[in-house]
Amino acid sequence: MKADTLRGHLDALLLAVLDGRKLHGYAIIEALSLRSDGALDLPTGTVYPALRRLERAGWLASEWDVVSGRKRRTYRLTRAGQQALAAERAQWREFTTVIGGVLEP
Amino acid sequence: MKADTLRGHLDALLLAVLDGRKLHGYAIIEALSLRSDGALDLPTGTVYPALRRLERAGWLASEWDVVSGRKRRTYRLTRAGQQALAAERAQWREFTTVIGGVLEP
DNA sequence: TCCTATACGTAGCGCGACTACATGTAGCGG
DNA sequence: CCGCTACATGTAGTCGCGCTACGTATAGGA
Repeated sequence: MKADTLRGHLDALLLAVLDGRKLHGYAIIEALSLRSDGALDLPTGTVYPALRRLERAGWLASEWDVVSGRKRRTYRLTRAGQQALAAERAQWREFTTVIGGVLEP
Repeated sequence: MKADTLRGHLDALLLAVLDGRKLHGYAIIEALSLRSDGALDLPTGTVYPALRRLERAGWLASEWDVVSGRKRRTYRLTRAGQQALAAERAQWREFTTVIGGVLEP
């Protein structure tokens, strides 16, 4: 997929993939690739800073855990994150309606 | 609508609104606003440079005409522009499928 | 006469995803 | 046991592009 089309929708993707489960950064990248049939292959330089940004915003919470000698920072949605996800989903629907309405009337 | 979500889709909008008709810049802005029920209100500083960029890319052609003392630069799709529009529409469908698939599985 | 709508355009900013790099462990094949 | 790959996290700097904020100018109505 063309780079940069994601712009403005990355937060929604990250929140959505964490809906109902806890995942660490690397697993988030894999989960997004899986859910999109390989269409989404986000670089770590995109995902990790975004996760920290979402945590600073209060939408995610993280904790360290160690699995077989490897440290992982596991993220989960906060309650505010749940609400943010709902808002992002609503905005996504509006966005597709508006643009789609122009592109294929 | 949140600013910047448009990023990467502006070209598609401009090509789509010129599909099958000739319009000048100001009319393009109005047409987009109309087709989106007012959701799209693009500033001239966004549209005019984009039109020139699309013309440089060979997707649009323009000519000056004067209507009641006002000069207008009227744009129309080139054949390459038609093909580009088809490609943009295909990419839009793929984009919505991918992101939508992640957001609401 | 002044204000609004029409009409085109440029300069510069800022945001956010990207590229490229840095660091380190676990496990496997040879 | 050595090197390679997968796993895992992170930072620094770049760059494209839509936006803000201007500047210019005419037509027409209040």
